[in-house]
Amino acid sequence: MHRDMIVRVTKYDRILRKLKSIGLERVFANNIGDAVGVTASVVRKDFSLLNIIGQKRGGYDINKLITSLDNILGKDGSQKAAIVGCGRIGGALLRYNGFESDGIKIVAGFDSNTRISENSDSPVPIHAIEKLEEVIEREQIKLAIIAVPDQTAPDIFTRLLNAGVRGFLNFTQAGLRAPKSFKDPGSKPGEHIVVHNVNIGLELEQIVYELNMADKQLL
Amino acid sequence: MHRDMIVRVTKYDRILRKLKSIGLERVFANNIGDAVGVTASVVRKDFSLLNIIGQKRGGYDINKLITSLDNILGKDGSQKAAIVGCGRIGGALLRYNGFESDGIKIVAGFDSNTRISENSDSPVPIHAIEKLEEVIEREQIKLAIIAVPDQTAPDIFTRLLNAGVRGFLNFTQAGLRAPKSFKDPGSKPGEHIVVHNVNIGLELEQIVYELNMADKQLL
DNA sequence: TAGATTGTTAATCGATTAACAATC
DNA sequence: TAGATTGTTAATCGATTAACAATC
Repeated sequence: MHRDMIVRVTKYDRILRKLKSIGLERVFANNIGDAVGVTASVVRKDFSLLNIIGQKRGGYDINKLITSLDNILGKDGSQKAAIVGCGRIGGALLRYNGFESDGIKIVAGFDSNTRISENSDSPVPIHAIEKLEEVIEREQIKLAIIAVPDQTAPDIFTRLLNAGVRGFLNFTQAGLRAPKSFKDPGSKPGEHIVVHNVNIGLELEQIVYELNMADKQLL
Repeated sequence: MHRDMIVRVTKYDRILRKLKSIGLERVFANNIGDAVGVTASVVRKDFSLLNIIGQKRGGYDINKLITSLDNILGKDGSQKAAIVGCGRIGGALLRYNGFESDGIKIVAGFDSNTRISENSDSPVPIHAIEKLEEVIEREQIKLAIIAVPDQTAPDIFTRLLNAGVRGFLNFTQAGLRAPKSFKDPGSKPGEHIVVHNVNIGLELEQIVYELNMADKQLL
């Protein structure tokens, strides 16, 4: 399954839950496509590839569909995550409670500033950065949000990898590239590393450029 | 020029500035490709399409290259931006001063909570939400970051559009779709709307699913 | 000159779209 | 039955890659 398809399937899943909450019991490929911003062809093609079958005239049973998609994505229970760097951005995410509904539970924060780690109104414990490995290993955390200063990001990335973290959401400008094949004592063969980057400055720049291109009629 | 290409060109531009700051004077297609994560073929193809020429053996003059790319992207001076919703995320972005180097200047915040708008340590004024149109129009702001609660996002989006904003960075879960052809009294034909979405919950979910797929050897 | 790198072309690859037979 | 929607195939489109002549 290609990465783009995972993105789409995740969106299908989210949309279907919303439609269900509104009361729909069955949906058509066109409904899903409209809501996600793709054509009905893409939806049917994806489902075909995933061996999901509907009814030739009645569309798809929304409950069965959600179950199938959850199953395909491997959605089960909730994933523990840590936030490293609890400054402005990290701190904001730490206090945001909307991830639970996405199956993500923030269980720990880390910060090198004792003023932040010792004295705070945080809903989850913020540990000193020295405790990184200890807590990550004890809690078996596989997912981390990196919101430290750019210069320290590569070091934190390596430490997290060595402690067993496998998925990263990187808010720094540092280019953290997933090593092609990461080897450590505890890693099974085939275990992969996934890094997603959120670069707000880059997004803003791109919006400006896209508008510039549009004005020049070049887009 | 396709959207993917704008993304790459923006990255080339950023990387080249970094390489220049290190002291490089000329770069090869391979250098740029490595830094951005694409092949040298893609870099040369892009440059070819953009009519950027190098020296057959000496690579590209880094200064000329940056000038050309800036020119193509329409980079000039700095763009004014507003942040609507100055809660945790919006407030964090308002106080982040790293956008200036990307050519983005946050000049105004808006919040419906008077405790936030009236009494704050913000480096830029935070206006009451009622002042939205007035300030946006007076300051001629074309770029906005939306960080309000999900339910109010569609209304804010429409108000911003009507006030003349053309580029949006949306942090809410609301699906703000750019109207195919937006018409208002002041809009010239061909004027486009650009919306980028930052959905942190979706990113985290996707990281988990990509890891699940990798474990199943399906990715 | 020999070696290195560009600029461009053609080949490959994969994703999207369109169309329609199957069928409820 | 007539109408609607799926599931799948083949056609189209565009992006990436590979290769190599041009040339500094």
